[in-house]
Amino acid sequence: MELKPLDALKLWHDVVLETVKRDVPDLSARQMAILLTVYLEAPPHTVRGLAAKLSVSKPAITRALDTMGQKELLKRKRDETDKRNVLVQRTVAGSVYLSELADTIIAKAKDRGGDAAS
Amino acid sequence: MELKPLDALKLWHDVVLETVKRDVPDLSARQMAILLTVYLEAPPHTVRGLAAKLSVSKPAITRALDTMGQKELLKRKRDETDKRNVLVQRTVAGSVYLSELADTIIAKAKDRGGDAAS
DNA sequence: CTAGACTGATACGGCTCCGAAACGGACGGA
DNA sequence: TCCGTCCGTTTCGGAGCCGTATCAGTCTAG
Repeated sequence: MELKPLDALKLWHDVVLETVKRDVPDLSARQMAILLTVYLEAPPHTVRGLAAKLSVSKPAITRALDTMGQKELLKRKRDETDKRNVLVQRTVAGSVYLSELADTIIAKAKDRGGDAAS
Repeated sequence: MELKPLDALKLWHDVVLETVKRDVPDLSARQMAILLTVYLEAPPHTVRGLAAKLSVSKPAITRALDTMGQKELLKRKRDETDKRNVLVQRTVAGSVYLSELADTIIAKAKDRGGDAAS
């Protein structure tokens, strides 16, 4: 995947601008990082594990799960083998959300590839 | 520029995770959008123009300029031909910041291009 | 010169998120 | 069984950002 600095920034610019304008997402960078990690990396995902991976405190993860849980982008599930753990799991809404994000990225990347008409 | 949905999300994941972990940036999505717009689009950039482009209120832009001005990522300059306007201009620190961001994106994209493990 | 339009900046009240510390429940060795 | 350890959650006080409404400075037509 070839990518020059200017193209990389333009791509980032287009996608960020799109998400800011739509205002729909409401997701902070941390929340986005959590969502992407849960959907792209291999389970299981625990609060402690996510906190370590993102280098943030545990309460930050708990609160993010609360927020994103309300939006049904993720869901919690008790680990039955060790009831101290909480496993973070995927949802349909979360898949849809990320699918749309992927579409946006691809669309902007395609513009980039053809010609950079601002 | 070819890009499949999973690759797009993995790239996004890698870069977002990197910026969250470094914790250095402190830039919200809006601030990032402003920074990228100023550096990638043709001047002049005014508060009002940026507010319209991002679909946010003027005070939001003013505050973002305060914050990013302290970090010297951007600077303000009075428009001498019309002293009501404030022109947003680039700085060395801002160029460095975005240059590093571009490097991160490119590096992650290169990993992606080779082989998507997991 | 003056009244109105226009600029960016500020005051205000509200909302979200933050990390450290304390908490209750669950595990596991002694 | 009992106690130390680990887990996720909650509490607490604080910091950052938000939009509406308002402000002070600048321009411009009459």
